[in-house]
Amino acid sequence: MNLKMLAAHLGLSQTTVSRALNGYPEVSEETRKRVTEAALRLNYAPNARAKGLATGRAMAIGHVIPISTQHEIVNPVFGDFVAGASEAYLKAGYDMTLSLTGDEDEAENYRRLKAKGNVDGIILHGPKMADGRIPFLTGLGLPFVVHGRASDLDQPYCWVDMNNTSAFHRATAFLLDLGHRRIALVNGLEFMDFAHRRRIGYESALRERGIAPDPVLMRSEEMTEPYGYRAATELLAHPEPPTAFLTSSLITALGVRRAIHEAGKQMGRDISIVTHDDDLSYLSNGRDLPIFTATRSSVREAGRIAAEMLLRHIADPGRAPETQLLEAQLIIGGSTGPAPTQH
Amino acid sequence: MNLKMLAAHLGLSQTTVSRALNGYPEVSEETRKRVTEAALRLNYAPNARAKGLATGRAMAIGHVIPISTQHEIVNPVFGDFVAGASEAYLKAGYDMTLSLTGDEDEAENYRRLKAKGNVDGIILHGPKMADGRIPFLTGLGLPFVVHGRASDLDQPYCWVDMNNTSAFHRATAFLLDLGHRRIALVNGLEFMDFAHRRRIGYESALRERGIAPDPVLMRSEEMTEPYGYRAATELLAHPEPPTAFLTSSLITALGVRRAIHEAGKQMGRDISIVTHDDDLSYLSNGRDLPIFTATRSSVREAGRIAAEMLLRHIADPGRAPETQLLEAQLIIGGSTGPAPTQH
DNA sequence: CGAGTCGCCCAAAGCGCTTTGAAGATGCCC
DNA sequence: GGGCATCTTCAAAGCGCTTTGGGCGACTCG
Repeated sequence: MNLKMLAAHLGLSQTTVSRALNGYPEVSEETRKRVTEAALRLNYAPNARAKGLATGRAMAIGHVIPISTQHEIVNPVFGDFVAGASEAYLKAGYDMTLSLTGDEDEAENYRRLKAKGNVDGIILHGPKMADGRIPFLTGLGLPFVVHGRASDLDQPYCWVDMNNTSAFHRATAFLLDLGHRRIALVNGLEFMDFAHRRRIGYESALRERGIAPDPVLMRSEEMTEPYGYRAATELLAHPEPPTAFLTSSLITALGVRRAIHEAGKQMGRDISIVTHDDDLSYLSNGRDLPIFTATRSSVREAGRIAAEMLLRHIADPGRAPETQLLEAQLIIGGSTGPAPTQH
Repeated sequence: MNLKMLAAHLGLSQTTVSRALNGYPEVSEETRKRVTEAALRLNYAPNARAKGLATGRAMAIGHVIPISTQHEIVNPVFGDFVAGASEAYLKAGYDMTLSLTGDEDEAENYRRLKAKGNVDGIILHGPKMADGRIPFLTGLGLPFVVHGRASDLDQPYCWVDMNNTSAFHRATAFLLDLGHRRIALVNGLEFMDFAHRRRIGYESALRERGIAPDPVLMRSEEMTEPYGYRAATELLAHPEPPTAFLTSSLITALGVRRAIHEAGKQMGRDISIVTHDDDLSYLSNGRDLPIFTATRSSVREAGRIAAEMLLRHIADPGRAPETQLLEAQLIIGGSTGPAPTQH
């Protein structure tokens, strides 16, 4: 069933049918009704490719997901982000296309994406500190929004980010207030922008209280459970072990918790943990009684906001770059307590 | 830069340029070379929409992800599955488009997907026991592959599935061999096909040893950490508590472990756990020294296999439905041990 | 009552590609 | 040298839609 057939069926021209379906005013309400009803009945839906060709708009957004080539790890955050974004796309009638790429032939990838013309804009995930993709995309003239930022870049561009620095600053200050002085940072890979910013927040909070950050207490790796376990096990075996851990993800925090248990300590009494919590749907930290004290920021909401921002910029290409900084909530759970008094 | 411009630039017709680029034999090697080089230099890439219109193939696969409407949970398995599938798509030059949908207007959704014509085939996720989508899609005539199966359906269709029944049968038998008699099943939602099959495997293993499955020991919910914690806490407080847990996901197992610790028991000595492990990249159970004894099956590989199967069926639509059953490995980790002797 | 206005509808061009049917150029044979 | 096959290239139609530039009645107004 296509436009031509539908028009023939109704005894109307393609023009009229097309206009009726797309809400143009040049068609009487009566015919519009007749047309829409027939379309529904014969379940006609316009061919997206043909429509795209004719209008020049693809009605689709591309998400480019980097797969860290070393470890081939898919960011667990991604499912929820995409779920949030798709709420916005659904409302606006946009589709979503995915490209998982390693970081090899980046530039060529994006150029192709544009030339092929099946997306009107893209969302960039996992920016590094000086991410070359951003200037490249700016030059390409394809609207884009970054989930995260790139610290080392000056030029303006659209982004949606969580305030990583302030979140980790507050988390660190919170632990300091509880009397902790040896606070370990079990961070993500620090060439990733978010992880870098988290360290900045952590260090600045320490310095404000006159504590020099101790390199021994700082780890940086891909955020897995075994990493948290390993890091915590090693740190707890140190002659001057930390009394608190600050971790970059709930998953890593679970590893740290395991190490604490195994060391015969109790979480929240002997050793405290504060983690960042992306509020993933399947990895809940508990709504009313959170397991971990955490800086919480919904990545799903970030997805929705980023998608809406991108759609705005596609609709109005002249628009000035827009940015949005989301603040994380500090949520008190059972994993923190006053630093044990040394005796 | 489009075909017309490129052809003009080269002083050739569009026909010749198109043929040169698509490897048709009617063009001399010399011109082909001239054309491909110019295309590369001017970074020309054919417009995918126009190409699709002309060829009738979209060169894209749709993934339809159900979002469980009650809890709005995105299946954590999904990122890895998609990563595996995209390996296959990348090789074959296919794109991937995503639709996240609730389960409301399913049929309409699929019909639209086909009418819009921007996918050549689809992959179905999360089948229920009697999944109406499968007969519907068969009727639609759009090639599809199901990740999982629908027990209550007889008709033939393409699927890739893990052998859930045999995996949970083996896991249960393994615990029985260790002397456990009270084995709890902390399962996923049992209207989902995979969870149903897992229970079948669990129950049959018990019956084979003359043990009647005890409804008290069986739970079925969305597989989150807090669910595992809650279920285990309650079960451990029972007058006749289980000595072993069988859980449907690593995440749930983490919750169970937390409950065990909190009850002052030791995992692997007082209480055993066997879990299913989808081998997610970010949630590793440990390669060499697995934390949990687990039935392991890589969901990423399942994604690759499903994608390859779908591509075969798109290339050759007459092909008979194909199925593939993957066997999980039983991997021994530190979470299991002989049942504590009652005294 | 004729000119102008408005409401409704249509034919046809064009989006960028593939593909069919045909034509010009070249080389071979008799 | 004419006929024929072979190689290489081309013009044009068509994929399914939108959109431009009218056209045709019916209605209003002076």
